[in-house]
Amino acid sequence: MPWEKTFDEDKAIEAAMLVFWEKGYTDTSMADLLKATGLTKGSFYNAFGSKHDLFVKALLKYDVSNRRVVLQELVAMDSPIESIEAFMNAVVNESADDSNKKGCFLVNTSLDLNSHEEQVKQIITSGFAEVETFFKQMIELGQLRKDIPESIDPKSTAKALMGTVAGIRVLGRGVYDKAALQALSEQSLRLIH
Amino acid sequence: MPWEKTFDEDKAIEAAMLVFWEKGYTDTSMADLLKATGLTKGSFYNAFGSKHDLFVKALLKYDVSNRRVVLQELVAMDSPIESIEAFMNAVVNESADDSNKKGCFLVNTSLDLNSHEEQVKQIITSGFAEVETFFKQMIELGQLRKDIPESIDPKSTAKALMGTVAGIRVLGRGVYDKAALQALSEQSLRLIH
DNA sequence: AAAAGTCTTGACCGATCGGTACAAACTATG
DNA sequence: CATAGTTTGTACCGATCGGTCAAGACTTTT
Repeated sequence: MPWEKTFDEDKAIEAAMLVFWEKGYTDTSMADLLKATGLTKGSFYNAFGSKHDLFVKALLKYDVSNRRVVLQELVAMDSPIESIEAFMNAVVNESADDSNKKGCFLVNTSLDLNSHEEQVKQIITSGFAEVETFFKQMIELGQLRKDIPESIDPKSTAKALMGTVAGIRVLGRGVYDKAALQALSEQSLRLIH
Repeated sequence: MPWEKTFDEDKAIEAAMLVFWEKGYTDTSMADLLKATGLTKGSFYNAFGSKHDLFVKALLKYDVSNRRVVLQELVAMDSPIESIEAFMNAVVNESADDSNKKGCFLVNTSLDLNSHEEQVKQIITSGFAEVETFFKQMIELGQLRKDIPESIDPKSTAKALMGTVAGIRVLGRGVYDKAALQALSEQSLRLIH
């Protein structure tokens, strides 16, 4: 009896994600979202309920389709030290090559946590925690394989790398150029040598 | 013939600074600013012209009275390596001990650069550049005094420390606790040992 | 005390904010 | 082909946004 939607809900979330990512939650207006998704108000609220609900969906989509898939690919590599280096390279390249200077959606939102409720905070913190865990596991694996010195503490070094990633993401949004971000990345990798 | 203002303009800027710092430009409303400064609309616009003009004044005030004075004190210390460590400690403590989790006004704003014009961008970039220069000079001085190994490149290491500071500032806003921030700081200091 | 000039107050402005209501458009089922 | 069930488009909503303006309050000069 019903009537199929004439738009692709997933495409709409994707479009909204890009706007939220670039401009942040507050600076994105309903008009922006309607324009980006191509929807009219009726369809929008019928499908997503509210601006904030869609923001959560967009954040989750980013988390799954960007952060998570990248980590999965890297874990599957053969050398843990190369996994870490590849991750850093990816962050640097993504930061420097994006003409919109969007940075990382999670990092951007983490500076805005007060504007959101518990669900958003949890997406952010668990996303960060998983990156940190990735670093820690790669370091431990590297130590088993004698690629990384035993003298290094996996836990706190993982935190340091995580901090560097956040730093790259922030400074990459307009302050540092690619060479500077690369220097930053290379220096941080000295911590695991 | 005139009539002295009944309020302290500098106190008003200070009050506005705290609100902008905590909530960011867009999320701070005129109502917030009037409440914080105690002014009414007429006085506000008579004194400051616009919300954005006051934001610039607030950002400058932060830059001068927070970042700049801290650096000046640290440069005056006797040991360059201790200066760097003291700076890192200050950042960690400030981040962890602030119950409002405001972070650093410059770092927060740097993620929001698209919302502002050239003047704001320049305050941010030159503020960051001066911190980086501080690190570089301290490293060079430390090398002269044989406190820091010659093998370290002052320029890129300074960038790495700057990146760590940005990372601490971001993760300190709700994601990492004090112990984690300290770990992050300590690890980054391994770069100059 | 009158005049001149600045500051303060509060009413008011159009624009935009996110969100709602509802009728028209439409498709699948009986 | 009727009808039940959804989606869509649009008019509309109160609230809030940043900002203006004119009249009154006040202090200083003459």
